[in-house]
Amino acid sequence: MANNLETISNALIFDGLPQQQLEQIEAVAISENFAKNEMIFMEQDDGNGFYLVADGLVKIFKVSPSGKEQILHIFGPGEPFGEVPVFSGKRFPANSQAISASRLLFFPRPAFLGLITAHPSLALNMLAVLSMRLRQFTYQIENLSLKEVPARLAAYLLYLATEQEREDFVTLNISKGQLASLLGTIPETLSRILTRMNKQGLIETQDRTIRFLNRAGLESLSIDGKKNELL
Amino acid sequence: MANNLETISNALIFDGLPQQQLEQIEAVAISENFAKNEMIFMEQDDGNGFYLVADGLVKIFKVSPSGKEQILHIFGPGEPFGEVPVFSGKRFPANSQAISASRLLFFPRPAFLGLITAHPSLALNMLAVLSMRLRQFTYQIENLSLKEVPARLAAYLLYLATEQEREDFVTLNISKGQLASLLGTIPETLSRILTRMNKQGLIETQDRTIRFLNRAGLESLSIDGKKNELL
DNA sequence: GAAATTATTTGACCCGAATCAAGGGCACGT
DNA sequence: ACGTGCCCTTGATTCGGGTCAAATAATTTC
Repeated sequence: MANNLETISNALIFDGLPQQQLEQIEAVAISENFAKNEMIFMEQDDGNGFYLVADGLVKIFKVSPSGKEQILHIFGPGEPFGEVPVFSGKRFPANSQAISASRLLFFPRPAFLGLITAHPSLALNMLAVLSMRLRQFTYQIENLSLKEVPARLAAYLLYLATEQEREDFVTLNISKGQLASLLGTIPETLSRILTRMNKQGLIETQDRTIRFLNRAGLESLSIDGKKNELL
Repeated sequence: MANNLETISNALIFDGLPQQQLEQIEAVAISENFAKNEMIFMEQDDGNGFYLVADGLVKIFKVSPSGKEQILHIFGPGEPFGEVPVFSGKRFPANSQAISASRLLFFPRPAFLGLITAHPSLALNMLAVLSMRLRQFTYQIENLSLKEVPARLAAYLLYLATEQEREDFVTLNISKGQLASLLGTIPETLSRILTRMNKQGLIETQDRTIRFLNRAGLESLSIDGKKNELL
């Protein structure tokens, strides 16, 4: 568990800033602890600052009136979240909850706006963060609207492999139920599809470890939802 | 049709900047014309700058291998687009095409980055623009994942009414087919749902004008997809 | 203004995925 | 060790909405 200055120094959003600025940033950060399943903020709350994950895992999500959940992001150590209200002046557009016990650094809006005005490269870093997030949403919308669940799952597994720098297997860091919610489906459907992909010889599942038995097959599935070969 | 300086002055993204900066901005802007249906950029193109709509209408969209289209945004005069690659350093995550004959102002990346570094309030404006867009994507994902097509349509009509500052009717500025693509469905389905909503007494359609006959019904439909009353 | 596109509507049908309902496996607390 | 939950899986069924096909209406083009 890193201290605040280390956490800040390692975060991409503060990348490239001189030591002195990092210390100024640390000076305005407030450490907060959240228990597993504790809400961090709710949709429509006022956002008077943003967070940086120091330890743990948090999710950003929406819920339908009938109770179905759609996860928008899962953030781990080094990742900032909750910035939208800081710059848009509007309220939080989604909910946030700790998936595991977490420690967060909170940056109050006024102090952070001061830093950003004084340091152009901090503004550029923040612009880069928001741009990357827009990119990601673009892919998420594409997945939800243009791909079926098996294709979304395959794409996610391949993405995870890149993330984890592994060739032939990945380890989920969230439950299957949460994965279903991230993929825009429900646990029953995800379970069925995992079973089917096992039978098809695409993967081999063992708890949270998923081994790739046919990477090319996964890739073609993730792109055009091909359901040719086998079934 | 406004000249470049007027267009820039009226754009929200340059709001609050002093006259002198606006002129500096105008100096780097390049005017470009696009015919109806002409592509502006394609997914995976390098983005060496961003655009501001001077006149016309453009769409940002994704296409599936099977040809289904999902519109992410429709931008009109005064709205910037294509900024993501400028700050993320990655390629365009989606395609852009002129819906009608359009005139755009193009801002080359290096010149714009220079301006933004020199003028913190320009950076803050851009952060606000990207944040608003993230907010909007949040709603779009919610709609796609948690609402059915009728609820999405109702929500869109009510949004349009706000946009157009009207109480009881709206005028579509795009074709029904494009609207279907914006809502994440296909023309056949949209047509059927419009017919059904007419029969239910919710709306009255006449070409591109849609009159609200039961606003409360539309609101409840947009929120929880209620299909109680009538059918 | 007539032909040729392109947009919209309607019908019949099909399929992916959600819902409803159980059952099994594991972890955790007492 | 024994319950009590929670997570995951499996089966039966339903349903929203996409696909395919065709007719009609609205535009555009020469």
